[in-house]
This record gives sequence, structure tokens and C-alpha cells, in this order.
Amino acid sequence: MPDGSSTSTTPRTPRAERTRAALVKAAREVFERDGFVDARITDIAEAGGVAHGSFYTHFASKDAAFAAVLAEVQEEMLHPQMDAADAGDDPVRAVEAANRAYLEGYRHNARLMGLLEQVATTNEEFRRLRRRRADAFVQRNARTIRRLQRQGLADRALDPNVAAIAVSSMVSRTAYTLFVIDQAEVDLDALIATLTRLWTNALRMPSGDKD
Amino acid sequence: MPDGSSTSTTPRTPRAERTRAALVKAAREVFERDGFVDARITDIAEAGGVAHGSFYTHFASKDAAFAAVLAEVQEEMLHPQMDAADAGDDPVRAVEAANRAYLEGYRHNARLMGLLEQVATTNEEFRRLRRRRADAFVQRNARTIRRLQRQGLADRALDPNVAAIAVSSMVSRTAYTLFVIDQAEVDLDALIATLTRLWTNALRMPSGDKD
Amino acid sequence: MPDGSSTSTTPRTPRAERTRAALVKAAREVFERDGFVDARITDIAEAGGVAHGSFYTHFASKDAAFAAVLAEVQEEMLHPQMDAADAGDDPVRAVEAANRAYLEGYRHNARLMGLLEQVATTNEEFRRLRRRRADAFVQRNARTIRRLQRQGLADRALDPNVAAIAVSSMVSRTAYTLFVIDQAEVDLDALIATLTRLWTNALRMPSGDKD
Amino acid sequence: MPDGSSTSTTPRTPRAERTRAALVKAAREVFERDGFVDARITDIAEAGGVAHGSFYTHFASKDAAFAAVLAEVQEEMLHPQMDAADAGDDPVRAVEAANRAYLEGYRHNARLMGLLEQVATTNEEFRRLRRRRADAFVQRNARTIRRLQRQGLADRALDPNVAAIAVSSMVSRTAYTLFVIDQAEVDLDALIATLTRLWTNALRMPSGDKD
DNA sequence: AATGAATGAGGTTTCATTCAT
DNA sequence: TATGAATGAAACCTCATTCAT
Repeated sequence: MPDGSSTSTTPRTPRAERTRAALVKAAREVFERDGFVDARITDIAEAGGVAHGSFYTHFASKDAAFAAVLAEVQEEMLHPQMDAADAGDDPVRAVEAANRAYLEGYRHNARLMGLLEQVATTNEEFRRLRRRRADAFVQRNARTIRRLQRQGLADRALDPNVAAIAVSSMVSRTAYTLFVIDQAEVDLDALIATLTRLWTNALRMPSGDKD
Repeated sequence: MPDGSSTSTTPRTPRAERTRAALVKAAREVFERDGFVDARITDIAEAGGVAHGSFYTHFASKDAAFAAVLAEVQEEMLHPQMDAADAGDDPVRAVEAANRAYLEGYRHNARLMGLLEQVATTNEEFRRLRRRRADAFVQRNARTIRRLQRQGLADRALDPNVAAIAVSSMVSRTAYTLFVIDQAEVDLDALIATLTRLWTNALRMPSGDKD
Repeated sequence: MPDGSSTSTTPRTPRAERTRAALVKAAREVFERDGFVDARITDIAEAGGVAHGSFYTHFASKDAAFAAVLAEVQEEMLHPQMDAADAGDDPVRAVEAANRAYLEGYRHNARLMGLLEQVATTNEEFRRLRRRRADAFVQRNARTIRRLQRQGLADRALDPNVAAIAVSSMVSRTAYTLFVIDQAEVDLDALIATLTRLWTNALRMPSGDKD
Repeated sequence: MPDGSSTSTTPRTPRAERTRAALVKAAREVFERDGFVDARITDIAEAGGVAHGSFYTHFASKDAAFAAVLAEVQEEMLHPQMDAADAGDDPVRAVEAANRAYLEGYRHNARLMGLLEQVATTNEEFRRLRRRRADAFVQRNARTIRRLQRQGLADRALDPNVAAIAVSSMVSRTAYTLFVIDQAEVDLDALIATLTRLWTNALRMPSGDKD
């Protein structure tokens, strides 16, 4: 979470806790409805059932409120991790599991992801946040790709660092396109299947089927 | 290009033409330096060497000026077209040529592309513009993928529409990551090679080399 | 009074009440000094001893502030009502009383009446307001004229509706001419006497004196 | 006409004369359509079929153009003159003739009269113009009233100066109400009859009919 | 903690008028 | 005389944030 900005003072009383929770919920609604720029503190306070000024009892700024909203979904929104442990020994299944986790989380929080994209274009703090999350993902995938290459399970001609960026871009931007821009109804299983196959193809990971 | 957004009547006199050109140049500089939101009309006018109000002789609004800036780079910025004609009979060469064209254009106009991304998150008009460009690209690629599948040159298990979105996302988002976010010095040839290989791998397009 | 034009929610705290009152007073001063068009929000705020933006805590717009100023003088500024009850049985005395009330109110708020005239030429909202007030007056007078005609106390050859407009125009426009345009010192009793006599003559209302 | 402001330089050539005439016509249309404040020089020039800047070849300012428009209707728009010469020896007929002339002129140029009223509330120059016209009218009527009083043909109890203002206010404001504000279809003969009777009644001028 | 009034910076846009060609 | 581009003043209103109660 971007530094200490999420809250000015750590809330103490249960009443404050309740108010804060109501404001986080309200903030998410208003942000998702109006976008970050057009969202007004007044509207958030009103939606949270408190007076205008009370917003600042709990958040130092509009940014801080947005950070608090993001913090709530952080767990759900980890990037897909091609972690073999997730799927026994089968790397393809691992990719699929990672994609499923990511896409389900993305779809569930699509508007928020769109917001993060919006805010990150403008605000250094959230640009860093977005980058940190992406980096963690990319680096872990780069390690995995290197391991697969060593094991003869992935195309050795690929630069693992660039490949990690590329496949992660493929999944995340496709999710953005379908869920945020198009807002289309999507057959998630089919989407996962296609992206997984593209991914494993791209790395030339061996699969049971014949070419 | 968002149609009516630049001032409707074509400028007449050479003097006007000169002033307008100076303003487009100035606008690009200011936008790239300050971002769309923080760019001030005043600064653009000043950078263009004209009086404050003269900006409005040529552009109806900040949006219109931005549209004019984008129009200038339109040709350069076409999406990669996997058009076989570009590379004789070799589909892999065609992909590579398309990627090269796209990535060179992107790198050359990286800041502007970052701006477009920024503005599109906020402004319906430019959201449509971005979408229109992406759609054209995606649809042509979808046709190409279908053709390759029919010819037995691409993985028939892939949904061509989703695959078209995915590979296009891979290239464009990787460009955004490297050129806009990271702003790193990049070995373009290596990047093109990797992306092309990932792309052709992803579709299981046959290539000369052995796995 | 143009309904929703003053800020919707009734102000709460005494402090707000005080500030609002100060702003209404300040607005009246500035409007009367500079005219509606040239009056600047900044000047009103300054004259009211509050910050620029505080004006908008209490009024949605310049129009709303003007409406609030008008609301303050509404009682004083009713049009003259030729209501017999005001003067026992003597209709002439009733006319005189009505004229006195109207002219005293008009003189007292002359600059404001000039302003209303100014604003009404430009602003639909206040055009309606002016019209509503005039209509109420005219219609009541039309009824009275009809009654007097029935009682044989007024010239039956007159169209009561047009006559009502005409006599009301006579009084109100004379007031405008003398108090707003000429801004002359006026002997109010003499003016009332003349207008009353013209009025009662015009309707051929019987009076004690001989011609 | 308000001083020399109507034209910067006296036009010479027939071409200039034609352009100027077209602009006066255009100005009247635009003023009547949009009101003085909202009328834009650009629109006037466009309606007149000339370039924006050419407006200033013929008029020093927006005010000057409005003055030129008013000058065109000046003859028609003289105030009613209770001039016995108009109607032989019958003073009532004279009043009627004067009212007819005034009301016909007013109705014919109603929108322009509304404009003059609008502009006069804001602009000193036109305030003076309006006042000069009204004064001339009022003073002549005051003389006539005095004469009638001397001849025993008018109520001697009336202050002739105030009475002159009052009856002139009655006619002019009634015209404004009906033609400018209400914009109603009006039976002109009936209106003239009523106003004439009110007027002659008001002064207690003898008429053939019995009370 | 909660309230809600007060603060004040900040930039867009319009359009009458000027002026070089 | 006509053109039309250039000028620049001017002020409104929003809203995040602060602060007195």
C-alpha cells in the first residue's frame, strides 16, 4: 500500500471503525460510478451517511481513500503466479490455474482495475503501486520461465525477462479490454482456455496434444 | 480522428496556417511535458508565441488541440498489420515486419501514446478513438489468423477473435510498459525478435527452426 | 419568488445565518451601486467580509443572490390594491391609500426596482417574477373596476381588463420615471394626490368636488 | 441620435453604402432575435454577408450599430402628440389620433422598443436617448394640458407636469406590456378607444357623451 | 469523533475590438 | 474598402481541504 497515506490517524473506537468502513464502501461506489477525477468528497461523505468534514477524520485525502479501497481487494487481485505447486507437476495446469485466478479476480473487480489504470496515468503514487504489483508478477514469471528453459520445457530462444513482460501483458491487457473497455459478457472458461493455450504455445511448453 | 473536434472551417490564409502549425507543435510539447490534465492553454499559447485568445482561433478546446496533435502522428502509429503482402510468402516475416513497424512508431511517439492512454481513461471521445484504432487492428488480425488456421498454418484450437485480441494486447502493452512506464533504453531488434517469436509460437505457426 | 434559486437547504447554524444575512446586505449594496451586470461576486463577498468562495456556500449564483435580495423587500413592494376595505366605504380614499402604499414602497426601494427592471429585460426567471407580481395586481384591479362599473361608480364604456393594465401602468411607470430615472426629490403627497385624481377621473369615479 | 458614434467615417462609395445598409438590416435581425447583450458582431457580419472585420468599417462599435438601427425607425416612433392641428378643433379626436399613431408605430416596432428598454437599463448613451424622446413628448403634452386647463377644458386641480408624465406613462407602458411582454394579438381599435377614453377622462376633458 | 461553514487557488472561454495585408 | 487573424481582458464557479465548535 502506498506509504502511510491511507489513514491520518489510526482509528481507535468501534464507532470510528464503523464510520471508516462505511466510507470505504461509499468511496468505492462513488469512484466506480463517477471515476476518480469526478468523484467528489461530498458525495462520498453523503453516501457514507456522514457529514462532509468527517471524511477527513478518516482519510487524509482523496488519494488516501482510494488507496484504502484498493487495499480491500488486494488479496483477490494478485497477479497470476505460474507456480507449479498449484497444480502438482503439470506446468500447463499451473498456468491455467494462475490465469483462472487472475481473470476471476479481475472480472470481479473490473471497474476498480479500470480506475487504477486511470489514476495511475496521473498520480505518481499509484503509478508506483501498479508497477510494484506488476513487477512482482513479472519477476516471478521470469524465474519460472528460466527454470522451464533449463528443464527443456520452454523455448530457449526467448529472453525470459521480455517474455515474462509479454505474456503478463497479454493476459492483463486482454482482461482490461474485455472487462473494462468492452464490458462484455464473457465465457470465462473459454477465455481461460484460449489464453492458457496461447501462453503455453508462446513458450513452446509441451502439452499432451499434437500440433 | 474525432471528427468535428478541430475547428470546423479549414484555415484560410498562410498566416493562419503558420500559427496553427506553431500551436500544434507547442501543444505537443506542453502535453508531453505536463500531461494532458496539467497542460494549460496559456502555456500552449505562450509556447506557440501567440496571445492567449489566439489559441481559440484555431482550436475549440484543449481536446481539439490534442486531437490535432494525434492527427499528426496518425500515419506512423498504425497498429501492426500481419499482412502477408508485406513479406512475400513468409508469414513469420510478415509478423516481424508488422511488429517492427509498430514498435518503431510506438517508441518514436512514446510520450504521446502514454498521453492517449491517459486521456482515454477520462474522455469518451478519445476512448472511442483508441478503441476504433485497436478494433481495426484486431479485426484484421483475426481474419489473418482464420486464414492461417484454414491453411493449416496456425493452431486450430484457438478462438481467432480472442487470440487476435490477446496477441495485439501482448505487443501493445509490452510497448507501453517498456517505452512509457519504464522509459528504458531497449534493444529494439532483440525486442522485436522476442515478440515475434512469442507471437508465432503462440499461434503455432511453423518456422524453419527446430524446437 | 423564483423558487429554487436560493440555495436549497435552509442554512443551519447561527453562524451560517449571520454570514448569509451579511451577504444579502452586501449584495444589495453592490447591486445598487454597480448594477446587476457589473456587480462582481468577488465584490459582494468582500463587502460581506467573507472569502470569495463562501458566496457559493449560500447562493448558487448571482441570480440566486439577487432573488434573495428581492425576497427581503417583497412585503413592502406589493402593488397598490384598490381594496375598499382599506378606506371604509370611500372608493377614492381606497385608491389613494393604495397609491400611497405603492409609491412609498417604490421610493424606498427605488434602486432595487430599477434593478429588477434591468434584470427582467435579460433574464427569463426575473421576467416571470415581475410579470407574476404585475398580473396579480392587474387582475385584482380589474375585478374592482368591474364591481364599480356594476355599482354605477365607474365608466361603463371602459374595458375593465385594459383599463386595469393602463392605470397600473400609469402609476408604476410614473414611479419608475420619477424615482429611478429622474431620481428627483418629489413631493410625495402632491404626487399621490395627482395620480389618485387622474386615476379616479380616468374611471369617472364620483368624487365630492365639482369640476 | 446619440452623438457622432453612429458611424466612424461617413461612407462614400455606393459599394460601402450597400454594405452598410445590409449590416443595418442584419443588425436589426440579430438584435431582435438574440437581444442586445447576446448579439454577436460575428453573427451580424455573417447575416450581412460580410467578413467579421468589415463590421468596423461601418460602425465604431456595437452601440453604434444599434443606434443606426434605431435611427431608421425614428420617424415612425415619435411619441403621440396631442396636437390639435391633427384633428381640427376636437381635442378628443386629437388625443385619439396621437394614440393611434403612437400605438401603431409601437406595435410595428415592438421588438425594437423592447430592445431599447433593455439597452437603456444598462447604457448611459441610450438612457439619454430614451429620456430625450420621452421628455420632448412630456413637455409638449404639459403645454397642451396647461392650455386646456386655461380654456376650461381640463381639470384644473391637476399638476400639468405630473399629469403629462402620468398619461404618457400610461400609454407607453401599456404598449410595452401588451406588445413586448405579452406579445398578444390585440384589437388595436379597441385598445385605442380605451386608452383615449381613459386619457380624456383623466383630464376631465369634455366629450359628447354623458356620464 | 463529528459537524458543516469557510477558505481560496486556479484556468477556461468568450468576444468586442484592432490591425496587417 | 474588405478581409479575417490576432489580441487580451475579465470573472465565474468548483471543490479539496481546513478549522472552529
